[in-house]
Amino acid sequence: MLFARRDFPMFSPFMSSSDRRKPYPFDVFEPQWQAYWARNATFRVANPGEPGFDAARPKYYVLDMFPYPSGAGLHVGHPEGYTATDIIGRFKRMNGYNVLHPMGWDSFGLPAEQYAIKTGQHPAITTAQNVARFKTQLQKIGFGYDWSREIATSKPAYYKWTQWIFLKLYNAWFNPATQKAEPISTYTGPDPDRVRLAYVSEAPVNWCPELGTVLANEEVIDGKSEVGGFPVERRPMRQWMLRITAFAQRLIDELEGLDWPQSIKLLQQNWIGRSEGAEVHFSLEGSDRKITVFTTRPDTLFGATYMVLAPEHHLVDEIAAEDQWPAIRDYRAKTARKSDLERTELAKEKSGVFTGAYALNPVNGEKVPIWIADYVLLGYGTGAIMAVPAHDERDLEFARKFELPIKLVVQAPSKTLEESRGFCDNGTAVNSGFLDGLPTPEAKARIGAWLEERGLGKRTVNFKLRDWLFSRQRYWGEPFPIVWENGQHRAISESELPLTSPELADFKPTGTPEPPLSKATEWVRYSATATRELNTMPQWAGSCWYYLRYCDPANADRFVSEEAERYWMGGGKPGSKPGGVDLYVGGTEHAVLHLLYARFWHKVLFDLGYVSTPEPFQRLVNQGLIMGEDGQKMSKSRGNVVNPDDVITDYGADALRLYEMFMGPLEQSKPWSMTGVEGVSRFLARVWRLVMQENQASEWEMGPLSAEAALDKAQQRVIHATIKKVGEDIEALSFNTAIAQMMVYVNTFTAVSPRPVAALRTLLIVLNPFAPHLTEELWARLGAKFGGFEGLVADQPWPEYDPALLVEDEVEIPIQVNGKVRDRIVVAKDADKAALEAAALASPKVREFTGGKTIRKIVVVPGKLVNIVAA
RNA sequence: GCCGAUGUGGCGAAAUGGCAGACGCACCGGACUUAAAAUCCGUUGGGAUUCACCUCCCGUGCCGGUUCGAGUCCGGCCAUCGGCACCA
Repeated sequence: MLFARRDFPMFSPFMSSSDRRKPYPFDVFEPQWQAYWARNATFRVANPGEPGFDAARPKYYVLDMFPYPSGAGLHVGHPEGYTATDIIGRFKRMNGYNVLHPMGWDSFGLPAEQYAIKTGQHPAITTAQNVARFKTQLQKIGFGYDWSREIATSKPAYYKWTQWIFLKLYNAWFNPATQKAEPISTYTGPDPDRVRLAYVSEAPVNWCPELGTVLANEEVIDGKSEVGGFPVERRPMRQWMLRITAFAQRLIDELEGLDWPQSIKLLQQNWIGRSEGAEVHFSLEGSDRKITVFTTRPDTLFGATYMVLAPEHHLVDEIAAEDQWPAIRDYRAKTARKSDLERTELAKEKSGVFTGAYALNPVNGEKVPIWIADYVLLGYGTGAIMAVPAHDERDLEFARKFELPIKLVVQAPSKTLEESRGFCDNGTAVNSGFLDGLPTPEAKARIGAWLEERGLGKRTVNFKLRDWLFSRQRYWGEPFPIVWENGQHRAISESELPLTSPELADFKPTGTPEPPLSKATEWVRYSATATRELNTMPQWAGSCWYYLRYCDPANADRFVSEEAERYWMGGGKPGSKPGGVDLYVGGTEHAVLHLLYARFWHKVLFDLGYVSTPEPFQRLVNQGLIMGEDGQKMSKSRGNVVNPDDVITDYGADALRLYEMFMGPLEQSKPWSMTGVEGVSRFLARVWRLVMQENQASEWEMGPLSAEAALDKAQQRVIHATIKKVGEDIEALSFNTAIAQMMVYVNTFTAVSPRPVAALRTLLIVLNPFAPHLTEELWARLGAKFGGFEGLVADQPWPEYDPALLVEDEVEIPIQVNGKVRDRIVVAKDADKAALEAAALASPKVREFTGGKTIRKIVVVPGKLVNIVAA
C-alpha cells in the first residue's frame, strides 16, 4: 500500500500565503481527495458476477431522490438528504457491506423544458449543461457515489426501457380474479382495449393553457399547476391513462409492511381514499331507466328526500323535463366554464337546478325529486347521490336553500330526535321501518343485505384515487411507442426501441392541445397508413423505475438483469424482509406523486415477473425543509437562498456536510445559520490542530504526538463511548447527537499533550463518514510517521467498543427527598440497594429535610438515584 | 371542516419515566498580542438571599390526572406549520 502513497494529495502543491486565513487548508486538500476518489473509483461497487464482487458481504442499497437538473443549480436543501445517505453509505461500507449508492438525473420534464424555452436553447443542450453543473457541485461536496452507475432519464439508452415498461403496461390487464396484473393474452373478454393498464380515454382533464399541457390530478394544487402555479381548467380531451385505480386496494394494504413515516403512509391512504358503502338503484318515475347512487350511509335510505346528479351526468339528457331545459342548459354551461379554482372558491354557496323528473325510493316507494348540482362530482362513485339532508352537512345546506323536505332517520346518542338534525355520526335508526332501533353499523349491514336480496343494490367500495393521466403535450419527454392506424392504436415492436424524439428547431408548446411533436412532419409518418402518437410521457415516467436501472445501468439487453435486481433489491429469500431499497431519503413533496406512481409500476413489474419484490422502497425517511436565516422558506424572491458553493468556498465541503447534519434532527425543518456553519468549521479546525500546528513561518507541521502515551480511564471511556454512540446514532439517523459526541471527544483530547496517536486514529475513523476529506488528509499525514495508518480511512473497518470500558468505577448519585434533589453522593458503581439507602440516610442535608418527618418509603434505583419519601 | 407534525434558555437543540438544557451559536470575563484577528481557558434559564464560591424558590405552550418521581405516560384545551378539502 505504501507505493500508492505517492498518489496521495498531501504530497502535491504547497499552500500559498493567501490561504493562511483559512482555519485549516481545506481548499487545498479537499479537491485533491475528490480527484483521488474519482481517479481510483474508490466507491465503485461490483455487481454479482463481475470481477471484484465479494459474495460474502451483505448488501446495502441506499438511495437519494435524484434531482431535476434545473438551471438554478443546487441549493442547500439538496445536500441535506445526500449527506445523510452518504454518511450511511460510508458507514455501512466500513461495516463490511457491499454498498450501492448511486446518483443520476431526472432530466426529462417541465422544469428542464421551461428553462430551455426561457434561454432559447434546445433542451438537450441546456440539460447537458445543467447536469454537468449539478455533477460538479455534487462532486465538490465529496459524496461517495459510484459514478460509473450515473444515469439520465432523457438519454435514449435509458428511456428505451421506460418505453419498454410502457409496452408492458399496454400489454397487460388487471385480472380481478387473481388481483394481479397479467399479460393481455390471459384476457378472454370481447375488447382488450377496455382493460389494458395503459388505455386511451376521452374525458374531462386538467388542461393548463399557460403550460400548454394537461396535468395529472396529483400535479394540480388548489386548481393551479404544481409547476408554475398557473390556472388549470377542465376540458374533455383524448388522453392516455394508466389504470392505477386497479391497484388501489393493494397500494393501501401493502403500505403496512413498509418502514415509512406514519404521516406519509396516511397521506397516501387519504389520497387513495377508500370508503365502504353501497350502491343503490333508484327506479325512475314513468321510465324503466334506473339511477344508481353510491352512499356510505345506506342505513339512512329512509331519509333520502331528493337525489342529485352531477351536471354532466349523461342521464340528465334523458330524464329532464322539457320546461326545465333552458335552466339546465344554462347551469351546465356555467359549471363547465368554471375552473377548478373557482369551483372550490365558490364551494360555500350551494347551487343547482331541478330536472323536473322524479325517482322512487326503493325502500318505501316515495317519490323524490331529481336535481343537478355541481357539488356532486361526475368522477366519484356513480356521479349521482341520494340526498339525506337530515344527516349530511352538504345535503342539509342544499335542502335549506331550496326548501326541500328534511326527514330525520338517525337519533344521536343521548339527544332528542329534533336535536339529531344534522347529526352525521353513528346513532340509532328511527323512522326507518325494519331498521328502527338498530345502531348504525348494524343498520348498514341489514339494509345492505336487504338490497342485495332484492337486486336493488349491493355493498361496494369506492376510492378517491383516479386513473393516472399519462400524456403530456410537450417536446421534452419520452415519445409513446404507439402508432395509430384507422383510428386504432397499436404498439410498435420492442425491436424499434428506443423511439427517439425527432430533432425539432421549434419545440415550444403550440398553445393548443396539439402536441409540439406534430411539427415533426417526417417523424410523425410511421408508414403509408399509420402515424405516430404525438403526446409524450410525463416527468414521473422516468423516475418510476430509476432505482432499478442503477442496479445494472449499462445493460443493453434488459432493463435490469435478473441477477443484479435480485441481489440489490434483495427479494426472493424466504423468511427475509420484503426487500427493496434499504434506505430511501428525500422530501415529502413526492408523497402522492413519485412515491405512489413508483409503487404502482413496481407492482405491475412484480406481477409480470420482472422484479422480485412487491414494493420498491423498504425504508423511507423524509428530510425536513431547510429554511432561510430569516426562518422563511428559501426563495429567490425573498433573497434568502444559500448557495452550497459559497459555503464550500468559505468553510469547505466537510464543514458544509457537518453543518447540514448538526443543524438538528434530519426529519425536522430548520433554519440555516451561517454562524452555525462557523461553529462546525471551528470544530473541524480543532480536529486539524489535534494533529497539526502552525510554526513560526505560518506553515502547518505535525504537532507533539505520542504513539506510546497511555490512555487513562476517563480518556478510554470517552473513546469507547464515542464509538458506541456514533455507531448507534448513525443507524438511528441521529447525526446531530453523533457530532456532539465527537465534539466531546475532541474537547477531551485538545487538553492533552502530547496527543496519543491511538486516540487520533479512532477519531479519524468515526469522523470519516461525516468529514471524509479532513480525515483522509490527517490519516495520510499520520501514516507518513506512524504505523497503523495504511490505506484509506474509508476502507478501515468500523472500530468495536469495549462495554467494560464504558462504566465508571464510581458514580455520582442524586439523593432526592420527595422528588427534589437535595444532595449528591459518590458511590462505587455497583453499590447495592442497601448501601445506597444507608449512604443516603447518612447525608446531613437529607436529614435537614427529613427532620421531624416520618420516612414513608425509600425508592432506590441502583446506579441512578435514591428518592426518600417523607411526610 | 378533516388528517398529521411541532411547541424546552437570547438562538439551533439534548435528555431508556430518574440530576432539564449535553453539544453548538451568541454574549460576557480572562490568558496570549504593541494592538486586533485567530487560538486557549472560564461564566451565562429566571428569581430571592448573601461579603460569598452557601442556600432556597420557580421553570419544558395551557389546565387536569397517573406515579415515590412526568419534557417524556393519560385526558382536555391553545398556538404554529404541513397535507386534504363539496369524495356522498
